[in-house]
Amino acid sequence: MKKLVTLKQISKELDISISTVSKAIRNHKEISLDTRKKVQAFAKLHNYRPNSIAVSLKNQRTKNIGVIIPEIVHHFFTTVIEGIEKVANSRGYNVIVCLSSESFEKEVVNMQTLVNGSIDGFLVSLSKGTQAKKDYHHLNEVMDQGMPLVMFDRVVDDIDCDKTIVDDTQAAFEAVSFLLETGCRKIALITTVDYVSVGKLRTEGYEKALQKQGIPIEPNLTIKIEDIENCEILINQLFDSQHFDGVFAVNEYFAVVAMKIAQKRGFKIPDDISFIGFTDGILSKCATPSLSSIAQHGTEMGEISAKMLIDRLEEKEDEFTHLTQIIKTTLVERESTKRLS
Amino acid sequence: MKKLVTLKQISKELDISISTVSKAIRNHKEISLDTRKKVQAFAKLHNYRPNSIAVSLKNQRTKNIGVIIPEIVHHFFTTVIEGIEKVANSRGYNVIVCLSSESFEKEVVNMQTLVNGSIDGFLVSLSKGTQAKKDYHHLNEVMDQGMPLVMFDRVVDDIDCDKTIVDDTQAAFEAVSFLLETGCRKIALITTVDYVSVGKLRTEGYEKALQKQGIPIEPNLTIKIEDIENCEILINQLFDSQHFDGVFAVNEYFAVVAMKIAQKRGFKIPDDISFIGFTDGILSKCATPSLSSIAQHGTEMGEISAKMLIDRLEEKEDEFTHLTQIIKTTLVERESTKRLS
DNA sequence: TTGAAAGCGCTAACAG
DNA sequence: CTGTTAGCGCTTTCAA
Repeated sequence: MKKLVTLKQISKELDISISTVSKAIRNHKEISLDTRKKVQAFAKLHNYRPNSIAVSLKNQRTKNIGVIIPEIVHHFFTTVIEGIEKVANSRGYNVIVCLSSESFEKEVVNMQTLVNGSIDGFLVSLSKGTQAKKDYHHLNEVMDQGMPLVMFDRVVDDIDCDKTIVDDTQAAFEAVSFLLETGCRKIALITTVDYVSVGKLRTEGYEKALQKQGIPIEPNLTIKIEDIENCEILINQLFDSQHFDGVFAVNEYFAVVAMKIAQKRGFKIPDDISFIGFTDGILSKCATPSLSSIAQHGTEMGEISAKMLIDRLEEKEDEFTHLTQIIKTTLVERESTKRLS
Repeated sequence: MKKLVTLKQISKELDISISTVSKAIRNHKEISLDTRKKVQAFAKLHNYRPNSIAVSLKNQRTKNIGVIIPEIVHHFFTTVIEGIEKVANSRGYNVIVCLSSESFEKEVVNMQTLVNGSIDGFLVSLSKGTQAKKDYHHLNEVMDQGMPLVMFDRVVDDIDCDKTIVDDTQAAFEAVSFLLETGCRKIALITTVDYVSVGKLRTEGYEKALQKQGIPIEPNLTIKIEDIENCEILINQLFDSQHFDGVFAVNEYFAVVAMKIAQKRGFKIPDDISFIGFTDGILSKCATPSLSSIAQHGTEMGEISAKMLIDRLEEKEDEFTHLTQIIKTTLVERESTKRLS
């Protein structure tokens, strides 16, 4: 068990001053080629690596970025992380992931423990708790301290920072319009409670699409789900009380659950009822029938968010203007919808 | 934009020595109650938080743990991370996640960049690349430096460290035995290439179960998949060339893909063919028919792994004995298998 | 009860 | 070309 070697030890061993060693290792040209060679050889032999904590303290930057997400067991967030990791690593940053578990309190605690020097900047997607409470003081504090913050997906207008989002309203509009084009006339909406930003926006898109075609919005065709656990119950109630020939759901899970219920009740998909979900993940591909779905391109969202953050950290961005990047969505057609003739 | 306040600033502001401030803030009883109150009030007012980098450098411990996983877009690994996060956070640790993307090189680089002071210990699950190469020098180096290492799920015998695994062989044995009990006689196996440790172990369990019932092992009933991308092709070939009444797959994705293909070919599940998968995730629940599956309890694996690591970091564990914790699996029966009468 | 000083490992300005 | 020194923010002797 040989502990990591330090500059001090090398310096003593070779009887060269510590600062000369430091420079020699980094191949500073003001050090003679002789000593450089000697020091580098010794360093390599003993497998010297600069202690990153010391470097962080010295440089006042850690090369770590903090990511706060509501849940990790969501395929969408997973793909976002994948994208973040990819660009962060390629630019020499590590990723510290914290889960808020949809709780306001956990989100605050997580951010507070990271803000004290552990990271150089934040990437955050708000918890439901925070969105319900509308309390953003923790975000403001972080910004006040001059720490860059990029919000993604679940963002909020009240905070002035860089953001990466999908045009949820537009995407929902297109999905519902597609259902209408394929002949659906009564389209049910399975969404979340209103305080979840993306749920609300997608609901708006749904309504716009209907309005555009002059189809009245029937409140009874909409269900707003709070807890994922009891979504089956609510969806069953919807089937009990209403008739419809199309379903638009704000995530793939709701859509797939609804499809299973529909099939159990003897409906043919897509002949009797068509389905479109949001978040194109494995579930959409593997469902039977496979689910037409709006791809949010999470990986891309992660990549862009990380790039925005790191650019700002490295001051490649103007200090005061904040951008909002909008990721294009794609409607992926599969078996759960009729084909446009 | 007010930067974080430091001890030095407080000390200057209050005209008290820096060390007194430090002690006062931590409520050291050797400081008079008066100054303690005063300092603490000032600290709270200015929202003082000790700089964690400085503390890390001083204490030679970071309260960070590094997690290296092959992929994050796998439901199983996601649940493991969830478990790790849960216990890490509750014990005051942050989690730094790195993805090896199944590549040996990335795994090595990731570990090297974290080992230099960023973290106190490692939690790793090997990449396919590493398992194929059988090169574990990076793991040994970490151990040599005295940095605790816990391996989970994809482990290897050659490294002497704490481990958390599932009894893959036994679990596969039970799954296949179950298929046999429900009347299957020709059971196909969809597995990975042999160098993936868990794939190999599950294959062994499959063979044992057949042997126990005196059923000959037919090599043609087994397919070993390397790239997930072309699994459909291989599975289709299997259906083309063989007849069977049961399928055991080493993950839920293979199982679900196989079910879809079977249904397309007109087979009834489970009447004509029964299916069991490994890794009980959303896919198993949402498939049509829902898939009987072996639950690996990833969250629990994450929790236990993190606990082992942190216990060792905090020296609650004997220095030299290494444990291997085995997580019990559960066979979750769903619609893809016949019921035992 | 308070404070000065050393030191964690490193970098960089400045002197020699 | 090399070395001395100071300092990043904090804790911890040890001395006053």
